[in-house]
Amino acid sequence: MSENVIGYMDDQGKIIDTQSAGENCNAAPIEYDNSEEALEIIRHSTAHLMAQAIKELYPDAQFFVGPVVDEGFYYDFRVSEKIGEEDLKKIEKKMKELIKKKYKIEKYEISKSEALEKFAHDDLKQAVLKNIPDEKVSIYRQGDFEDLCRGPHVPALRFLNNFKLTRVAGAYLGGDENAEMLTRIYGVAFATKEALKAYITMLEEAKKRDHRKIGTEMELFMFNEESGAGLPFWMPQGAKLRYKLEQILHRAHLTRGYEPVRGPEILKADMWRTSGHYACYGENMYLTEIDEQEYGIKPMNCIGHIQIFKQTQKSYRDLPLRYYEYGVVHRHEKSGVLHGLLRVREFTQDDAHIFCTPEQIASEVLDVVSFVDSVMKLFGFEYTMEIATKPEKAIGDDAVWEMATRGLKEALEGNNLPYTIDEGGGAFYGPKIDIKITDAIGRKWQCGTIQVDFNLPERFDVEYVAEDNSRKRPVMLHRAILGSFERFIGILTEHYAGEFPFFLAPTQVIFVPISDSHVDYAFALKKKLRMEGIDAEVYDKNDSLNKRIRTAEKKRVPYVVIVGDEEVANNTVAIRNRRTRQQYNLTQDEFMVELTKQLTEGTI
RNA sequence: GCCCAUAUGGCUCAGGGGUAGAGCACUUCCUUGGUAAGGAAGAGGUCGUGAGUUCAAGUCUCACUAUGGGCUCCA
Repeated sequence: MSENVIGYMDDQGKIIDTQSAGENCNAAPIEYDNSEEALEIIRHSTAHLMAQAIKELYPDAQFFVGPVVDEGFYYDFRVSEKIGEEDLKKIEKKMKELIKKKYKIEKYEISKSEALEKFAHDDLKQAVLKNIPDEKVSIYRQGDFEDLCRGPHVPALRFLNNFKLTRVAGAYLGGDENAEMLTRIYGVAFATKEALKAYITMLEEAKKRDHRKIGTEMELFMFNEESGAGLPFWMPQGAKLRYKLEQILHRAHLTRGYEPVRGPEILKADMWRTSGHYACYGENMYLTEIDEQEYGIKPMNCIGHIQIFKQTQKSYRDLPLRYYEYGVVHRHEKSGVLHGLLRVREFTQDDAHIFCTPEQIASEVLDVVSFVDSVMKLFGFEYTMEIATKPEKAIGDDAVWEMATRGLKEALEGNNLPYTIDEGGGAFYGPKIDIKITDAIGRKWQCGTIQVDFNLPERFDVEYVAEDNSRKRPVMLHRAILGSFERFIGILTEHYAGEFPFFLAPTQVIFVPISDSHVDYAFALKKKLRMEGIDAEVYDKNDSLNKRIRTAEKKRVPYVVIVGDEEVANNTVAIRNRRTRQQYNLTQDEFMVELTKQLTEGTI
């Protein structure tokens, strides 16, 4: 057996550790490196090493489970002492001490009943054992530390040199909200020091891109303790950015045959009773009383659109009818889930409801999917689609759910669009396709969504007149492309690290006049750009030229334009293009052409 | 909502039982400079809020609020 082999992979892709493999293993060896298989073994063993260290530092610790996850590993355990971020260093230090003892990691098997007896005084291990169907269970031992575990593990602690404990968290026992909360410590481990270092660098990069940090720096948005949690304020720079995004999307909706509408912010509670929101979503709604009548602030925009549809009699000739609204909604999210712009209590959805016949569902869904695709392409986002099926808390017949879910699957399959299934993840009124995009730190966020709804048309008795003059029930599709402006702008900010493309940038051009005599020229140019709908500023503060160029650059404005004697004399501009990091000179006319071209790049 | 942590001028942060510091930003003045920090002066905080301990509290304790990392839940 080679010194560097830490396990084997069998034909089925199952990892077998050296402890289980025996002397003459024919399976493919797994070398000690940063491959996916090797990291799985290394991380699992590092989790055990961490547990051993915790046990030495906190002798009363009891351990639950310590699996490998995408980003590393964690271990859940119970201790009487409080453990904070400060304590991670202490635990890391103890782990390193343990490595120096050169323990081998040994495995032995006992029967389940023996195990139940062995861990008789450990209710967490009893809980783990209860979930294991096998009659035999394995125990891994390193030094005097033993843990119930199915493996795989590295042969000895000497393979565990490059790790870092990243955070302490609380986690519910078994993921159950009503269960006890255990302490969880997350960590990462790699085969090489370089890989660990690269990972730490990546985390730091991600931190620099954090939209909350950039949002403060660029003065895009703010929160205010006195006003309440999860309620964002848009500062001028952020509002300009948001307005541009709204305009781009507004044009895109019009060209795709959507009609703008707008419903009220609060509606009588009876409306929400009819819709089912009161029963199914009530705990997330803000309710209020006006003139002894109960009202609910809207958490969704569907009801308003339905009322507008019903206002006039509709014909089959009107379908599909697509209503869209930048709908402001309020949802009482739990305080602990709020997160910058990505999870707030008031947000604006780019919401639309398409009223159509069942036969039109497939083509409408496809239209939306293609709309989504062009928006994602505009910003260069990777995304995945997921079909979410009937949840526990739901309204409507199973047969109807079945039909709607099949409709979504057929629309995607018929066009070879890949998707995954989220079992039980649907809205209470219908199944949906969720569009998830990946942010700079690799987190996935649900943004766009397409939902089929047979229930609300029924509940609100929505009808149209069919060809044969009979009354028929339309289907409703709920859909959003961005999801919400708040979340999408948060993700965009991290995606671009604040260096928004020209057509979105809050300030697009900043003029830096070299001295007082060039200020008029700069203001004349600014006015010219403003006439073309371009946000331009003049930076004529009493600071040195270098200082002003530096400050302008740091504002992440796409074009910093210097104007001095030469430019005034020749009607030119000296450009610093922050996106391409180039410097060049253009005539005013050439400059206008370049800017106009960049503006139109935001058309979809 | 739950677990842990944090909360000092606009921003980033230092201080740590005896009545607040730095850098940037801001204001005024000098400087009018050709591509990432010219110089000088000045204003601004009672240390998230409320209780408690103490002769004395940003500094210790508790509660609340907000924020951060997770869990559970979601656009």
